[in-house]
Order: sequence, then C-alpha cells, then structure tokens
Amino acid sequence: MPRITLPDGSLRRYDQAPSVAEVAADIGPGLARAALAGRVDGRLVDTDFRISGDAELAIVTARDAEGLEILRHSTAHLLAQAVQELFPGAQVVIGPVIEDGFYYDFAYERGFTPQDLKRIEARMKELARADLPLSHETMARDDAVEHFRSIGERYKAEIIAGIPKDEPITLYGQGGWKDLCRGPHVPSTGRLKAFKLTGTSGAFWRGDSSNEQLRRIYGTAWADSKSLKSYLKRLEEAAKRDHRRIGADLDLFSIQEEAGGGLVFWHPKGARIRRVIEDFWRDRHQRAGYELLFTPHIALEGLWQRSGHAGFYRESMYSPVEDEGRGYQLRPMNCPFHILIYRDRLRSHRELPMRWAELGTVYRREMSGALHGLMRVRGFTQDDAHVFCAEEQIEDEILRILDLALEVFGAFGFEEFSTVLATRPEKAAGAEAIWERATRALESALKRKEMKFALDPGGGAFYGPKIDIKIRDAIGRQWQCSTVQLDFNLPERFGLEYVAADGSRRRPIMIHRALLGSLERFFGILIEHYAGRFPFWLAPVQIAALAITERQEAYARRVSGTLKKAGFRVECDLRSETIGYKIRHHTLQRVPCLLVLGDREEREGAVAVRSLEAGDLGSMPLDDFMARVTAEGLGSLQGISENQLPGGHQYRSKEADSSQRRN
RNA sequence: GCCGGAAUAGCUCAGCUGGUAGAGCAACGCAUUCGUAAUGCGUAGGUCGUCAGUUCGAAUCUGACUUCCGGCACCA
Repeated sequence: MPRITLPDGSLRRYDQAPSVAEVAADIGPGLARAALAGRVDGRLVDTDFRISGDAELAIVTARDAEGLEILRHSTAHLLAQAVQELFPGAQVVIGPVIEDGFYYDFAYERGFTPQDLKRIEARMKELARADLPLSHETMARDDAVEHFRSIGERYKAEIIAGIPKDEPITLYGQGGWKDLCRGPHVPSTGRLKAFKLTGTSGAFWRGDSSNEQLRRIYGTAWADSKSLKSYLKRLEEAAKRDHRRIGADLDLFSIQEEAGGGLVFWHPKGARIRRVIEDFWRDRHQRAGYELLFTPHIALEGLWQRSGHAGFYRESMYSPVEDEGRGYQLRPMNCPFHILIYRDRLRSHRELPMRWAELGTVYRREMSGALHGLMRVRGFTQDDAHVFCAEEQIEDEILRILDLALEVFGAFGFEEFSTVLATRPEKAAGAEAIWERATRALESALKRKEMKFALDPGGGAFYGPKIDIKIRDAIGRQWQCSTVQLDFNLPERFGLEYVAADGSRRRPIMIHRALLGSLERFFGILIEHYAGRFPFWLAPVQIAALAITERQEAYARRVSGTLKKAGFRVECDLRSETIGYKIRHHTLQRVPCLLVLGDREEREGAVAVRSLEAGDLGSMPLDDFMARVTAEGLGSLQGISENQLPGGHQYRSKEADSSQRRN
C-alpha cells in the first residue's frame, strides 16, 4: 500500500505499486501529457518507474530545469539515431547536455556538412513525429561491453569498460535503436517538439588533442517552439553585440590581414576610448599607491632562462631575434623587468610594500585557431602590476587590490563578479607552510571584502595560490579579467631580498596582478557589454553639433569650439543633409548627445539637446547645457546619466584639464 | 594546431550548370537649405583573398597557401 506524498504536501494511497505516469494521470490529464520523468525521494526516474513503497514524488516536466535537461538528453539520442540511420558506419561516442542544448560526438570517416545537418534534422523530425516509445533495459557490464563490441561500437565499449563493475548498465532505445545511458529519458519521441541542430565541430576523443578526432554535432532543444524561438532570438541579439561587428561599424579597431592575425590596430575612435581607459587607470593606480613603470619589449634570452619562462613558457614565446651573436626575446610577460628594477639596488623593509604597475605590451604565440577578435590576440597590453611585500603584508595588499579592482570595474558598469580561490597544486614551488599561510591570507582578504568565492583546490599556479575574478556583463556572460597571483618562485630565482628591521636579509613575496586583464580584451568586453552605446565619459564622440542648414554653420562651429575647449569630444556636422539624416547617422554611431542647431537656437544662444537614451530633451541655453554636463555630473541632464564615476570623482573634468594642457 | 565552412567595391550581398562583373548603403560632386532616425541627381570605386593548375576561355572547376567564421584543443 504505497503512500505517495506530492510536492504540495498532499497524500495519495495506492493498492499496488503505481508507475510515475499513472500517478501523473491520476492528478490530471494535463500533467500526464507533460510528465517527462519523476523524482522519487530525490532520485530521477523514468515515467514507467513503479513506486513500490511510501515515497515522495514530484512529476518532472519541461518546466523544471531537470525536465529540460532530460528533454535535451533525449534529443541528443534522437540525433544519434538519425545519424546512425543516415550514415551507416558512424559510431556513437558521447552525447551530453550542455547549456541551452546538447551535442553528440560520433566517430565517422568524414565531418558532417551543413547539408548533412539539414538531412539529419529532417530525419529527427520524422522520428519525433512517429512518437516512438522509449524502452530501457539493464545489462551486466560485461554483456554490455560485448554487445557494443559486437556491433562495432568500439568507443561505447570502451566507455562501459570504464564504469565500475558493480554499477548496473542501462540501455535506452527507441524504434530498434539503442544506446548506453544512465537515463532517465522522456517516455516517447513525440515529446521532443522544439529542437534545432546548430552546428558541427571537430572534437577530440577524451578531450585530448593527441587522440583521434571525432565529429561533433551541436543542437538545442526546448519545451516548446516559443522557447526555441526566443532562444534563437537571444542568440541573434548577442550577435548584434559582437565587438567585431560594432568595432567595424563604429570604426574603432581592425585586424589587418597584411600584418597578420591577432594583431590589433586601434583606429582614432578606438584609440580615444583606450586613452580614456588608460588615463582613468593611471589615475586610480596613482591614488592607490602604485608607481608607474615603463620597461622594454625585448630582452636577452638569458633573462628568460633565469625567470624560467624559456622553459615552461616556451610554447607561447616567439623565437628570439639574433644580434651580434646574442638572442633577444620578445617579451610574453612583464614580470622579469619589474624584478630587475627591484633588484637594481638593496631594498629596505621600510620601502615595502612596493607597488609597481605598467601598461605592458606583450606578445604571445597563440595557435591560429585560437584567435578571436579582440578577445584572443597575439599582441596585447596587460594592465599589469607587481607588488613586492613581506609575507605579513600579503593580506592587506590583497585587500587593497580587491578594493581597487571593484572600484575600477564599478566605473565601467560591472557590479557582479564570480571569484575563485585556487590553492596549492601537487607540484609546487615553495614550502608547504608558506603556501598554507599565504592561502589563508588570500581567503581572509576575500572574507573581509565580503566577496563570495569558490575554492579550486589544487588549481593554483606552481609558484603560488591565486584569486581569479570573472565579471558578468549586461547580458549575463562571464569574462575572466582579473587575476591576483602570489609568487614564491621568481623572488627565489632572482635572489630578491630586503633588509629587515633586525638587519637580516629576507626574501620578499611577489604578487602579480592584472585587473582588466588586457586592454584589447577588456575593450572587446566593454563594446559587447554596452553594445557600443558607451557611457558619456567613454564615448569616442560625446557630443555632435548638427547644423540644420548652412545658415547655422558659424554658430555650430562656435558651439562645438566652446565645447571642445571645455574638454569634450565633439563632432560638428555641417553637411548639406537634412536634420533627420544627421540625427540618424549620429544615432547609428551611438553618439550619446546630439545638439540640434537651427535659427531659433542661434537667435537665443541655445542648443536643442537630444540624448541617445531619452530622445529630444528640448532647447536650453548653451551655458546651461555646459553647466549641466560639466558640473554636478552630467546626470542632471535626463538620459545622460552614466557620466559620473563612482566615488564622487568626476573623471571627465580632469580629462578636460589635461586636454587643455595639451593645447 | 585539428574538424567543418567562408572569402566578389569601404559595408551587406547578387552573379544558374565556365564565355573576363552588378545592386543597395557608404564615399565623392552638383543641386537642395530642410526642425528630431534616410532629399534628389550624378561620379568614382573591383588584378572577384594569394599563387599554381585544368581549359580556346576561370569570379565560377582542382590544388596549395593566407585570413576570417563556428567549434575542439590551447589560454586565463
């Protein structure tokens, strides 16, 4: 007499063990149709599972996250079935659920083409329409291995052979086709209504590039076609933010085939943004107690041998350039240079901590297939810094770095982070005790900052533990930017010392840290985060002055001249075009603030303001406009609100000063 | 680097099975002088990614290379 408790607390009694499907049908026909699986006492089961004793039961539908996963998993099976029907000889490998979809790997003599994909998808639709019931059976492990081996599925056989002996092996199948699977699955293929194959790829067996290449097919599956459509829409929207697209449209940067892949050309408008970022960055670093350095881009090979890079980092380094019998190495990192400055003379404990920062351009060999817009390049500028400190200073220094990181990210509109603390790996430099103490210092700093973090045990570099910070952008994607790494190794290799209070020589700890990561990559992230609609303080063109007719040419020049003198980045549009055309043009260029200048404005010494975000804001005297965009934050102008930086510092007006000095 | 795809004007793309290039937008010129997301007309712009090959003839077919795109692997 099983008593079944449902999630709402209600109780149902049965004379004999009912299946999940039967209970669902008892509750209602709608639920029966929607039931994909059951959760019995916390365990996911198929709908034909019989509940023999008292239990808690939840009917799993596509509205549950796990229901959606089951749906996707079953769709992956459907894909495998279709592929094996259409391409005899294709072996199945694995077909897991991933974010928003699934993939299935096959071993096949050739890759699948987009045309193949169409055929496969069509076959999948047929199989779904046929509403084939899914069945499952349990097999002894050795029998299962034998079964798959006998039908030529060598990868499956190998996978099963790797499953612990005592675990039962289940096979799921439909329409005469079978696959190894833990389950559960949807009751019949008719439940699979909204799916689409999205792409193909090569993939390596067991994820190792020295292994055989497999053929992967990606797909997505949803509870209904509406969700599928909205997912595809979401992809489209994300594609519109693509920094490569926007970078070209707004004339921000390019990659030149003639120069080689992975090398970034910053066009004037991109360079303006970079300059604002850099100026801001320098300013905040100086305030935070950093000294700013410049160091060379190449150095003798011997330096890289001493630092160890010539060994463990060789793969990523360009070959040295020979001159007068000596080899010069293009730098892939900045740290050895900062170390040389440290070691240039004897240091006292009174000088510590020393915080040295540099916007250091480095070059790394990246495999051609890895290059991607600004996100993965071969030459890039790190916002690098090295802090040399005593062991007991670590915690405070980490805290200061975290403070600075959050401040800087906040200014760019990033408020959400995910943080990982990575600890000692198997093979590590430095005594265990110091690792222990240093890791505790990192942890304590994170706690004092009240930053949530995940632990990655053994994930640290061999030379020290680290904290990685990922930022979350406007559409929820995460980007790895900051890394804060302790280093017990380089101070050792270079024999760094300082004179302690008691006169003894001691070894400093080194902290490597980058906040934005690389300027190129961060710029790419910024473009996508803002979809090219940069806040006022970053916009390459902040204000466009648009003359309605040629009569206002002199006035438009005067207005833009005044604004330029005040430090704004202004463009003056005197073309013989309609005002509608100019507005459209500068709107598409994402200029945050447009000034429409006609006879009326000229007569009154006024400007008609139109903001990118809020549209027409009406006319106001130029002086008022200037006061409102310069003084108490541009936020007093409705719709232009992102120009004031956190912390009450008005960065733009500082920039105005420096631009006046430049004049 | 690996798998698959792509490369035609600054951009987006057309160009059927081989007969030596076309549109829209952008640019430039002229006309127009206009009030909040596209005024009209005209001009110019291409060794069809590069190099070989097949062919009487190649943007079109073949191969190699380069670059880019989607992934894998790498990176963090």
